[in-house]
Parts: sequence; structure tokens; C-alpha cells
Amino acid sequence: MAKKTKILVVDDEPKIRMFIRANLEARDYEVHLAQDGVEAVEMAARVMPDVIVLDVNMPRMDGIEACKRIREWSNVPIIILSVREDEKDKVRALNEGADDYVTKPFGIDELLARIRVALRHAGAATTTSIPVFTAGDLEVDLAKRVVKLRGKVVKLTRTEYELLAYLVNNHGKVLTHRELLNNVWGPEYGDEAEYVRVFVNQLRHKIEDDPSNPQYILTEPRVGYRFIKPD
Amino acid sequence: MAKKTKILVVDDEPKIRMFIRANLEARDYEVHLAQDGVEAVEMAARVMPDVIVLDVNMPRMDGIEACKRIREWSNVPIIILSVREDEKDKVRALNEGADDYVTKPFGIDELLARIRVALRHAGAATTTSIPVFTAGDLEVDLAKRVVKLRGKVVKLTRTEYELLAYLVNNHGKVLTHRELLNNVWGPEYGDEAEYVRVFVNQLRHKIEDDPSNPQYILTEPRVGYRFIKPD
DNA sequence: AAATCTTTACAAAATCTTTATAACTTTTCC
DNA sequence: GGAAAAGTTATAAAGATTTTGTAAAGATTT
Repeated sequence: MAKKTKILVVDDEPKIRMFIRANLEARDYEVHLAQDGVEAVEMAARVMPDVIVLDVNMPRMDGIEACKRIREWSNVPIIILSVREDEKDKVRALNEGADDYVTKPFGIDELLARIRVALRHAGAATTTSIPVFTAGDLEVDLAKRVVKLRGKVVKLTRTEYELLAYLVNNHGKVLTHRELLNNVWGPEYGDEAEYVRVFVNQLRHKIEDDPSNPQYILTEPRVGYRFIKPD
Repeated sequence: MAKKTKILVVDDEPKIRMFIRANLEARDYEVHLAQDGVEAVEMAARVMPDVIVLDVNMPRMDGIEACKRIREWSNVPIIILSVREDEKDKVRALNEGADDYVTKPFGIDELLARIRVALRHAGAATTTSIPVFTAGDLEVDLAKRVVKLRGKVVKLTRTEYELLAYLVNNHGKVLTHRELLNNVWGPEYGDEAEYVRVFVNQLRHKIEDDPSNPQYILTEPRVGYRFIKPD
């Protein structure tokens, strides 16, 4: 469900490409491959990766040049790979906008760790997108797991919160009893719709002004429930 | 005149300290020196450097531990220096919050280039947070690792402090038992939630006026705990 | 020896589950 | 069309279960 982190791996040697790919996919990254600088620049623009791992020595266009081109319009973290230990090359790559420089032969664990560092850097900047859902007087902070009504914290039990979070994450959509049971309670609960009923009722008493005239959690008779932003 | 960029250089070998200092000052950086981990943590809090260059092998407290301590309250870029080429060490350092890892002997130009990269990253999101957290009558000095209640020092054990520091660094957020165990005790503790229970209880007896009616560390039944600033 | 961490046990508290009934909708049948 | 029947949904509350608070004993480290 959550979007995977995309990594673009660029190397002209198929063996290395496949080796890195296998290791990244095992960690559940979405891997894209390119085999030279020209392809790399093109793919960077098209797939918008979260990190780029870029070999230096390649035909058509080398890694440093590709790095420079990508930097003209993007600041995606770029990790340069090279067989050359030469300091001059490192300095040049880092000055051209590379974020890291790893010399071959490299340990895959080190590369993975450096990718995590790169993602940490990028993540810190983009975490400004606050995952707080708002509807009317209601606020659901999905990161902090806190719900507020007119600024006041509403005390919810675990199941109540999880039900609300699921409703809110699918606001506007009609959710069947079965779907709610599956996702909040678990597949082993089959279709004991009474749970949903009882907990929707409890939730309404905690977040609705008039629980028998709900404005957030609406009943869809014979189907299920639906969360809406009132207006 | 523009304020100079501050760099904290930490190494127990005077020769290396002086060498790096000379090169940095030639580039017009403001250099601060420390010779072990304890000094490093203390100076990091006092001078608030823009980058820290940290040797691994040092007396009193090693670089990785110092890095970890600083990360408890700051996200200043940290570049680790080490004579060890071992991949395990690199991965550990990078996982503990280091941003880069350079092996000795290093070329000064490479180090300078990596410092520039670190500054480039930090430039985007300068997080100059005060290393003292306050909530009600409680004061947690994250740099000195000292806790005070109404001005009086509260004596906490290591684990108690680390639990409180983690709670405080995530105040307002509900932290699951597992999350607390992972981050305070370590991933190898699985989900033995009894630890959390026992230590939260001990903490409450030390920092709460009425431990059975906590105002700082709240229980989120079946989920975990949450630290709040009382108002 | 002193301090700290780990483990245990049990009462108290909170939540989840189940049940029963009332209120409401839709369908069936006259 | 309208009343009774059947099926849903809302609601409250009792019962069962799980989790938490707590203190203290045992094990380990300093």
C-alpha cells in the first residue's frame, strides 16, 4: 500500500547491476536500472528516484557528467561508485554535486548504510508534509496517534483509534463491514459486523456533537460506513 | 561581517588536530578543538558547530558513543574519521547517526570536500534546537544528561534517563511498547513489554508529584506511553 | 557492598466481547 | 396504500479477558 522508495542504479557492468538490484529488492526498495550516463539522466527525470547510485566509468557519458546534468534540475541524493581511489576524482565528484563517493570493491552493507543516510537527509526535508488530517472541528494526527476535537485531546482506545484512522484514511469512500473488520480487527474475524456497530457507536459518542445525528461517520445502510468532511 | 562557519574537530592526536585546524582555518572556517568524546559532547552543546569531525579511537569516550550522545538532541552533520577500514564499523557508525565515514590516512582535500557536502545538506534545514527541554516543573538537559525537578537534580539511572530522553524527544507522540524497547533497550529485546512497564513506574516515582496520577508520562492502554507538556 | 537491571506475582484498571432491547427501514401481503 | 413482518442499526450495559501498576525478590554489574 505505502509507496516504495525508488532507487536508480546505474552501471555498465551487468553483474554489478544485478548484484545491487538483488540486495536492494530484498530490502523492499523499488529498483530501476540504467547502463550509461545518457540513460541515467533520462531515467532520473522520468522515474524521479529517491536516491541514485551512479558508477563513474561508463560508455557514452560518464558518471560525473551525468551527476552534473541531473544537478541542473534536481537535488536527489547521488552516490558515486568508482574503482578509482584517487582523491582528485573524489573531490571532483563531490564538488559536482555528488553526496557520497564509494570506492569499489565495496561491501554491500556499507552501500546500503550510505543509501539509508542519503534517504535520511532527503527525508528530513520532506517530513515537513505534516500527516495531520482535518475535517471540520476534528483533527487526526496520524504520526502522533492523537485525535483532537476543537483543540482538545479526545481519549480513544486502541481499537477506536484504529477504526477512526482507517475511516479517515479512506474518507469519502464507502467501507463495507467486512472491509472494516478485515483491516481493523483482522481477517480472522470473518464478518461479525456487531463489532463494527458497537465501536462506531462508541466513536460517535466521543467525536460527534450529536451522536444520533452524525456529521463525520455516516451510515450506509446494508453496506457499511463512510467518513466525510462536513461542509 | 558574516558569521563564520563553525567546525568542531575531535581527535586525541595533537598532530592530526593541528593539521586539520590549519587547513580549515586557511579556508576561513572557525575551528574548535576537543580531544575526547566527553569533551566533544560538551563542546557540541556549547558552541553549536555547523559540522563535527569526529575520530573514532579516543580515550574516555569513543567517537561512535559521542555521536550517539550528540544525536540525542542535535542533528548537526557528523563526519567520522577512523583508521579502521572494517565494514562493520562503518555500518555501525552510519546507523548511529553519522553522516559520513572517512578512513585514515585521508587526503585533506577529500575531507574538505566532504565537509562542504555536509554543509550543503545542513544548509537546507538548520535545526538549532536548544539542548534543554522543559515541561512544567521538569527540565531535561539533553546535552549534559541532567534532569531537574523544580531546580533540584533528580538522580536517574542510565536506563531511566534514556527512556525519559526518548519520551521527551518525542513528546506529544504516542510511543508503542515495541518502539520504546527498540530505541531504548535495543532491537534484540523483542517485545518484552514488562521492562517498559517497570521503568515507567520507576520514572514516575522520581518525576511525578503523584505517581498514580501522572501528569507527564501518560499511559495509552494497549499501545504504549506518551509524554506531554502539562498546561 | 552498592547500585542497577531483570524477573515475578497479583490486585486493580481498562478494554474488548457478548448480549439484550429499542429504534428505525425495508419488504411482504392484504 | 397501509399494516404487519422481517431485517438492520443504535444503544447501553453486563461479563470476560487482557493489560497495567506495583512492590519486592533474585541476578548481575560496578
